This record gives sequence, structure tokens and C-alpha cells, in this order.
Amino acid sequence: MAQKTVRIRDVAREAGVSTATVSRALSNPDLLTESTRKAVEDAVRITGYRVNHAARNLRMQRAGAVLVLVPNLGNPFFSTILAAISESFAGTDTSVLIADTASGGRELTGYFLDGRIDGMISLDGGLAQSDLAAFDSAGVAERIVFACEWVDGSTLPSVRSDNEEGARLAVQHLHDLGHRDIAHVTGPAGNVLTKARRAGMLAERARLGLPSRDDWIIRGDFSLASGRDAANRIIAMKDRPSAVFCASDQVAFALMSTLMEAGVRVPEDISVIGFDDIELSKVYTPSLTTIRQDRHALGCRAAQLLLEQIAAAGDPLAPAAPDRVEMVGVELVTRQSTAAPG
Amino acid sequence: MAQKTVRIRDVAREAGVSTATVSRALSNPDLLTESTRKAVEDAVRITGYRVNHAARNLRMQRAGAVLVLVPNLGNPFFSTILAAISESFAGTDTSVLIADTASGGRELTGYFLDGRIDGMISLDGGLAQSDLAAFDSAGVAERIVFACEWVDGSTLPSVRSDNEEGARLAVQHLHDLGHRDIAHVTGPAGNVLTKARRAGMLAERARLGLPSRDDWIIRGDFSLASGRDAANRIIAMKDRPSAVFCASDQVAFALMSTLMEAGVRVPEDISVIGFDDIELSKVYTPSLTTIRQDRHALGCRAAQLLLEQIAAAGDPLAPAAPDRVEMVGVELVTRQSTAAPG
DNA sequence: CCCTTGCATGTAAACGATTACATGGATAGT
DNA sequence: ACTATCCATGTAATCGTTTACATGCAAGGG
Repeated sequence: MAQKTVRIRDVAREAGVSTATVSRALSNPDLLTESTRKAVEDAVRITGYRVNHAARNLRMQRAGAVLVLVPNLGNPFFSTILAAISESFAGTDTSVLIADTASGGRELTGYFLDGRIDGMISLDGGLAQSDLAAFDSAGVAERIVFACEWVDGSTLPSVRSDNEEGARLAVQHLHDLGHRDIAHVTGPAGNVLTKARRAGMLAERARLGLPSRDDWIIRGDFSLASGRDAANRIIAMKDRPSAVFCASDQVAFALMSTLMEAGVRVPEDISVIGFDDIELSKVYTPSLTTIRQDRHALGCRAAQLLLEQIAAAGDPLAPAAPDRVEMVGVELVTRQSTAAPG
Repeated sequence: MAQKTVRIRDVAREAGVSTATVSRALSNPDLLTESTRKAVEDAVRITGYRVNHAARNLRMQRAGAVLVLVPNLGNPFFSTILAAISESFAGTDTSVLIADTASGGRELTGYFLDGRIDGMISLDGGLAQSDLAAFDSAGVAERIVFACEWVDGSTLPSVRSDNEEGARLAVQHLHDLGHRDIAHVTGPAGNVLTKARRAGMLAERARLGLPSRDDWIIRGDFSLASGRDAANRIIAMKDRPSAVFCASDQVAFALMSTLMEAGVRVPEDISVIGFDDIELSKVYTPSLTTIRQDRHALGCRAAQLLLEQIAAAGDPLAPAAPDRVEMVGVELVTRQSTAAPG
């Protein structure tokens, strides 16, 4: 049987003080005399008291939880970010809820309105306009932070990788190897990452005076299936590009797989470069040259930003949140999937 | 600004009834007259009332959340299971917390004792004995369910794949192709899956009269690194096995990668079969023959079981939980990584 | 016509913490 | 020595629900 739940009142009786004093001993120890604080600490130890979060949260008008919105839990790219976020909240008596936007067609503002969460980190920049509007009118917009992705034209704070720079590095690397005919498999239409990476790619290609062909920009959506489709498109081309820059590692895997099945060798016939640097990229055959995102930093900074935003939202002096965008650096990781054109 | 929070009292006033009636209208509508229920519903709509979960949970002595313990969020194997669990709880006004056992060295019973969670699904069978003892003495053991993994010798309910059968199918498949010299890369020492899969493998190998050599059982730990190590061990062997059964798909990827780098072809020189059937297995090159686990079913059943356990724990008539173990079937998926020996 | 029964609703006491305000004793300033 | 100040602690209201118990009305049985 569960031992009788011990309340703050029991601790107070044991220590010979009032409940207020016990509460203070726990949250503001410096307000108390050394001796009473010690007495309370002993009483806590003796009784085995644990604070009841539901009660505390009710009284303090907070939820004690934040929500992390993930576009696709199945994509291992997000795991490290989630771990970093969880870790960051570990000390704060705030729990971390994780939801997949794909599976959950739930009404997001509800989480706020029900007092289930104090804030939200969205790794999904594709939230419906209606959701954003609802956040605004519910007055909870200031307790939302974006990470990795963001919403164009919104002023909500965000942490993101330098996607343009990543795309630039990718093209530059291929160019350095001697490639001139570079294709690009994009992310899904409308996605902010798609836009940023394609823009960076086009800019660098132009800067280097490389040829540009419309059919070398192949629409994808970060999924394995889209990598396969892109490969088939390339296989069917009369003059194939000598290198392909994929918008994500997952896409690159499926692309390489399909190419090689068709007898197109990687990197001998076509070089492939990805984006993300997930764990498997090192282990794929051939191992994948890619742009590394600092997922740990992304997660940590997002968590920290959210904590600040929540604190600010509670404060009376609105700090008029400056348009906060934090850029996290990216890095080229050279492996076997890229080489000089045959 | 956040609109003034509307309480149940406001709804009551609007509807011209008492708070009790409003509460009943929300949770036990049939207790009320058609007309008053309708009046309350209208009032709710007009005021935009949302129940405050912290208050409700406090009063009802529940947490409104469950915890899912994952051995390694980075392994995409777990994603579908998590999604299935989340989905199962979607209707129940219970939130789902996800924690990685690796990153969080936190004290697990604390979650229960703090009233932060009502129950737990552990995908990790490697919980410390001290934790299990703590659960027991805290009286929360009956609100724990295991999925995928389990704890040997414990009576806690669990949902699991038929791992022995999976191993059997793998060996049988290789045997059908003509293989006789079959190696096995195991999971981590002490893990229940390791034991089950190895046992199934050994049993079937014996049944078919296949040769057994000690150095063909290679210790791994489900990680990419261990797949690489295993491959190096195999490469160094004087007489290599003609086929390798890996305890997980991830291990198989790293193993194949390292083999092929060393010029050992898969499947021409060595066939490789995995376990799990994660999304990437279809897309690796060569695509991976493997044992499919029904991850969706595993997640759904675990969630359901936990709900039942929680309900039972509240009930006065202890249903003396029968030793509940649910077996989920597995299936052989044949792809390119296995073939008749050269 | 009265008494019992039952049903729909109201009243108010929990749930377990935090915290504004009150209190009283010690210290210091004049 | 008297009062103003300050600091440590206690008292009690409060957070927003749910629910045991009380109430009063309608119906039905004798």
C-alpha cells in the first residue's frame, strides 16, 4: 500500500513550526533563522515529505510543463535536440511534453488554455496560421519559441542553424572538388528551411559562375520516399548532374540507395552531400559528406530562451521582446560520398 | 494580454446554476435534466470556459500524466512506439512525458511521489534493482508497464515481441538459403532481449544441426559502434561465417558498412540479417533483410494496459493482477542483404 | 391526504500548497 | 527610556475544481 501521503502540515507539526515556515524553508531558505531552517530540514527528512506539484502549480498559477512540438518523431535528427531540451529543463521542476505534429491533430492553444503548459518549443515552422492567430489572441504567443524551423514574417523568437551558410559550404565543397553541374533536392514546398537552403545554394552557385538548370532543382520533402523519387528523376535525365546536394541526410540515403541500385556509383559517377549529420551518416555506405548542425546547442539555447520568455511574460515590466533570432553555426563534414567527378 | 481566466463559477453564474451543476454537466451529463445541461453547455460556449487541469488533478488526487522511459531516444526504433503511445492517450486528458534513461540520471520514484505522474511505461528493462525496490515500497509498482523490454523475474505486466520466434525465423531463413555457418551479434550483456534472441538463435541452430562456434557469438550492445567492432572481428577471422544475424538493424548497418569498406561484399560474401525493421532498413544499400516488430501494436497495447492498471490501482477490489505478458507477433521481411552463399 | 422514495440541484468542505498581512521581540537611534 | 525599524514567524485567504451531504420538489402508494 502507498504510505499515507505526507503533507506540508505534517512537516510543520514535526518541526514545531507553521506551514508557512516550512514552505519558506523550501523555496526561500535565507528568510529563516539557521536553527529553524535546520529543524525543518530534519522534519522533512524524518517524514519523507515531497512537495505536491499539482497543489503548488495550482496556487502559483503555472502548469509546470512545457510542450515540444516535433514535425516527425521518426526522424532521428530530432532526438539529440529533444535530449538537450529535456536536460535543460531537468533542474527546473518543469516537465517536458513531446508531441508529434503529424499524429496529433489536437488543438494546440488548448494546452495553454487548460493550464497544461507554460510554454512551447516548436521544431515545426509549419503551424497553421489559425493556430498562430489563436496563440496571439490567447495572449500566449510570448511563451513560444521556435527551434530549427521558424515562421516567416513572425516575430516569435527562434534558434536556428545558419542554413544559407550550410548550403553555401556544400556548394563550395563540391566546386572545390571540381564539380560544376550541381543538382539540389529541396525540402517540402513552403518550408522555411527549404527556402533558406535553396537560396543559399543558388547564391553560391551564381557566385561561382556555375550553370543553373531548372530541372536540377528537384522538389522533395525530407522523406525517404522523396529521395527515391529524386533519384529516379536523375536517372532518367539525358545529361545528369555530377553532384547532388540534398536538403537532409535521410533524403540523401534514399537517393544514394536508388542511384546505386540503378548502377550509378556514388561517388564515382555522382557525388552526394546531405544536411544535418545524423549518427547514421557516418555509417551509411558510402559514408555521407554532409553539413553538421549543432543539435545540442540548438536544443539548449531554445530551452533557455523559452525559460527567459516565460519569466518575462510573468514580469510586470514587459521587456518588449526584441526580435530574437539566434544563429547557430554549421560545419562541413567530409566523408566518402563526395569526390572529384570521374 | 491574456483574457481574464474564466472559472467554473463564472459559467455557473452565466447559466444560473451552481458550480456543482456545471461540474456535473462536464463529467456526468446524464445526471442532469436536459434543459439545465443545455443551459450549462451554452454558458460554457459563451464564456469560453476551459477546465483548469491543475485544480482538477489536485482535487482528484491524480497527476494527469504518465511517463515513458526510453533507453535511447536517438534510436529511431522507438519513434513509432512513442507515437502509438501518445496517440492512445490523446483522448484521455492524460499527458505523456518522455524521458531518456541515458541522459536523465533522475530519481524515478520521485516522479510518482511528487504526484507528477500516475503511471509509467518503461521501454527499458535495465532499471536498477534499487529503483524497482523503491517502486515497490512506494506502492506504485502496480502502475508500471513494460514494453519491448521487461525485467526478468519481475511480475510487472509487459508487452513484448516474440523475440525467440524472431530469432528462429532469422536462422531458418538463412538455413533455407543454404547457410550453415551463422554468426550472431548480440545485444548488451544482461539485457533481456539479448538473452531471448540468443536463446532462440541457438535453439534453432541446434534444431537444424548447424555448427556452433563460440567465436561466432559476438557481444554487441545495439549501438552503431558495436556493429563496427563486430565486423572487424569477423574480418579478422580465419574462417568467416557465411551469414550474420544482428540483434538490431542499427548494428546491421554499421556491420555492413565496415564489411563493405574492407571489401567483403554483402550479400555475395556474407549475408546479413537484422532485427526491428526500422524505416531506414528499406533504404540502406543493400536493403536489409530483417525481423519486423509491430511497433504500433507494442505501443498501443502498452498504453492500454497501463490505463487498465491505473484504473485497477484506484479500485478497492484489487484484481490481483494476473501475471500479464502480452506477446506480439513478428515477421520475416526478405530484402537484398541475404542471399545464397557464394 | 400523508408518507416514502427518488431525483435534480445547491452548499460547502476538501485537495495541498503559497503568500499577503499581522504579530511580537530584538535592536538601534535619539 | 521610549519609539521606530526590522526581522523571523504565524494566521488565514486563496488557487479552481470535485463531491459528500443536505435540501426540496414531484410522484406514487396506501
